[in-house]
Amino acid sequence: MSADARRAELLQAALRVMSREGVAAGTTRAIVAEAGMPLATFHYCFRSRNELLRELITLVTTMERDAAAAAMAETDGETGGPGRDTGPDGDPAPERAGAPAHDHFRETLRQGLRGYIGLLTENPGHELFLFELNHYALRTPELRDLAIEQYRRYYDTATQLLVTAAEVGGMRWTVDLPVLARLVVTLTDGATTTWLADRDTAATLAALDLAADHVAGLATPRQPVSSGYPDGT
Amino acid sequence: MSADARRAELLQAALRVMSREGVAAGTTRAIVAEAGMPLATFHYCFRSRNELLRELITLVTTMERDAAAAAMAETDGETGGPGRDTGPDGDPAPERAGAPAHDHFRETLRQGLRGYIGLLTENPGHELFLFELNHYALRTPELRDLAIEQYRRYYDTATQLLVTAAEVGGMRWTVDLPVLARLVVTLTDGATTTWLADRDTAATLAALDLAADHVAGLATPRQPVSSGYPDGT
DNA sequence: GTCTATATGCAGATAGAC
DNA sequence: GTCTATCTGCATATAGAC
Repeated sequence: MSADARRAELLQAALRVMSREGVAAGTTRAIVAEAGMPLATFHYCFRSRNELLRELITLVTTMERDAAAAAMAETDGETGGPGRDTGPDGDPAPERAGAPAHDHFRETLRQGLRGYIGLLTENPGHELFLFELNHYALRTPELRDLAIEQYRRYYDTATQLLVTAAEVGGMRWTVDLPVLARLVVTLTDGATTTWLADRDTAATLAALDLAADHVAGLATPRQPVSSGYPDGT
Repeated sequence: MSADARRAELLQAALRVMSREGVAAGTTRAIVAEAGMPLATFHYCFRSRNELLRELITLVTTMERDAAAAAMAETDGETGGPGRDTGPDGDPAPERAGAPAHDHFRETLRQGLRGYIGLLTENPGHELFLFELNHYALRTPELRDLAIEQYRRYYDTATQLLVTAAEVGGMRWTVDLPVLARLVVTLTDGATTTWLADRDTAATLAALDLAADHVAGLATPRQPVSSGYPDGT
């Protein structure tokens, strides 16, 4: 087996064991045991444990970005079609019914956030691991740059999701996009830390639905309905 | 020196060293060194390191609650007075000027969140420590109950802050209070994790201001302005 | 009671046999 | 190249001298 292949194996093993038992439990011994390799192999492939952690942060942030891209591609396909976002629960009766386009847009944002919470509840250890990893990196001078980079990618991902959501929904954001992207990351981060503590999915979704309604209100139809073009006025 | 006094000293020492260098660096040796005590003293006062961590979680969550209560008392005193929340920055010209009471209420909420960010920027290690502690507790079966309790107290604190803010501002919340309290905790938690990573205070405040405007819009004057009492109609 | 000295175990990292 | 065996240091916890 090539050295590169074993590096990848060790990274996957580290990801598994640290998601399952925490970053602190991801010792070099635990990682090689998970990968079924002898201990000495570790230091063939990585100069140190921190070097593996550097690669691991890069790996997981890339994975997150790809997952978001995949989710986006899926959302694209649902436009105009029968869709699959007709959940049994939800709040089908909004207190003040706005334009249909706006309602649909709001629902899209809700579903996006709900989709993320679905990932979280499916694999809580993974999201907890991402926080542990980030916080460890923040405390470790030689890893600090990657902790910052990790969040820069989160903002990029949120920005792309927002842009795509607006395009697909025929909307235009009325607030500064970087600020909005940061708000979205703030909301998902906060929803994650709170859910991880009490595992109250219903409460988490209720709070996020409220936030999604707010965010939806920060967009306006790209082609305003009543103050428009030649035919209108 | 009494045993209780030394327990308290050790807890304070643990708080200092773990805020400064992280939970993982808060070994029994580091704690007693910080407190200027011999190592063996530790196990006079605590059965184990995890027992100290149990007490520590209780201590810090109580401190947070007290800090919030103090902040609330301060806000009470500012009502109608000259106040001190006339910052040099801020956004004095809202795009759509609502009722004066509503504008003032919105400003109160903004200032509340800005106050929290002030605490965060003054002592970043402390807030990072709170996350590390919670996540360690989540990974440790014998501490898990306290991780849950920690967030229960956060919700209680947020609820009381919201109730007080509404009372002082003469407003009434139009949404479910537990949901709103959870949203506030979500926002502060998310603002904290993002700020800790990139230390971008301006971006954090911009995102929170946006959120504060939203939350302010979820309250209505307790005594509606135009459908009122004897003198009105 | 108080602290020195130590028991026991596991961490990251390597030396050296094959 | 590959893996066994080991080096070195620090962790929690405790025994036992004073």
